[in-house]
Amino acid sequence: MTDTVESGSRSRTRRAILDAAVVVFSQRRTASLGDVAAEAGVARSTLHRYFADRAELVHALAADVLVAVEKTIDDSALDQGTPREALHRLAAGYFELGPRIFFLYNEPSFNAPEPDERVKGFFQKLEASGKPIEALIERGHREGVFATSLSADWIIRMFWWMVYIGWEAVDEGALPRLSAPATILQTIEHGILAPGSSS
Amino acid sequence: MTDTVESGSRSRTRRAILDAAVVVFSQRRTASLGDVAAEAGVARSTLHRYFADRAELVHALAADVLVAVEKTIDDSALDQGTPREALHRLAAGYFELGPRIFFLYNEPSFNAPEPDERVKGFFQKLEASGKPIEALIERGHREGVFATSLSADWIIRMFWWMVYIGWEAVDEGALPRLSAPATILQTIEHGILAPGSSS
DNA sequence: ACAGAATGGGACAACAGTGTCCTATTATTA
DNA sequence: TAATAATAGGACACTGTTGTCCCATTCTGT
Repeated sequence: MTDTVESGSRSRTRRAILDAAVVVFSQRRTASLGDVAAEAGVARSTLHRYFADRAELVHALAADVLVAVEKTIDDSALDQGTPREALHRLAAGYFELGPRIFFLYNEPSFNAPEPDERVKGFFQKLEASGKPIEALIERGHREGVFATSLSADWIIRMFWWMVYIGWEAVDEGALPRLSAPATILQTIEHGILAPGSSS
Repeated sequence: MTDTVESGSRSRTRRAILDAAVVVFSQRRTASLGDVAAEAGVARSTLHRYFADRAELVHALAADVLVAVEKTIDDSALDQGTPREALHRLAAGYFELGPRIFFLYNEPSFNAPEPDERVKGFFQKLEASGKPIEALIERGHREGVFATSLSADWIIRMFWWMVYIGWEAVDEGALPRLSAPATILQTIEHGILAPGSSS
């Protein structure tokens, strides 16, 4: 990070491009850089002035995601309160990030069979940042709150996806935004069976 | 369907291409037709002899999916037994279809903002074929088996995704294939909380 | 008002993917 | 074996995207 202080307009333009990229890419993963520039209200040449090539833009987006996720995890204070309370905070935080996170699921270079070096590094950092979540699940396991028949890996995996599904449903208008968190958490915690239903 | 009986080799080549397409597209959604042809062990020109353009190939894949899904739903006899039993049969059937279904989630033209006419038609048919599932959920609601706080739409949505997530986990080696169905169904039905855990 | 920074708007070559077409070979079937 | 079907392999033009470059214009801070 040798960059000194950026001019106001430069950092604003940079942000506009990044935000536009999230919007465009989460709608259509194969969108061209021209589409991104148009969404940002910027000439394509300007975009290239900030991000030399497509990979660099995507990397910048990923880096953004990483800090957002880390902040969310940190703000969730997963080691405090009951595991369920902690999980609720985490879900709310993730949900609020919305497309900022979920565009990753749609970015081709992140699902490639043999990923780029930087992509690999990103996933390593992402996984590392998820340590507190693992700890939370294990705590829940020890305290008998989470089903021990479900591995921590599986629980984390399904948790991520459920938040994603909820967000997608809201995005499609199939689920009211305000009821989404409750729906998501009920599903994650209790599944779809009615409370009194004989197991 | 004016085609008379296809020669043996023709129908075999056709199948090889379709199967290869599923493999290749589910790995890398943006794969080229050349990749598909290579995977099928066929010249690209031959592929074009069977499917004039990319859209036609994708459409053929989708049609394949449709009959497979319809057959699975039909074989599941969703109106028989308890709702939970029916749901278990359905999950097993879906899971067995594996990538045959899930490649759809990765096909760009199926997630486009304003879909093609044929794609729209496909989704309509797919939704129509899902009527028995809706009926099943509603039956479960009436009988007090499924939580009425969760809409049928949401339950169906999350059900699909959960099967997908389970399949993906197996594909990545994160979940043993044999324990996948049980894990999926436990998660769908009861969520992640331990049975005795105070609600 | 002035100098430097930032941008718009294009031109350009390079490239990958697509769809079409043709010819030489190989399989298949009668 | 002869006739027909099917394929391989390549050439080809066309398209959309990409990354680079350049110049004129606009914006910004002093």
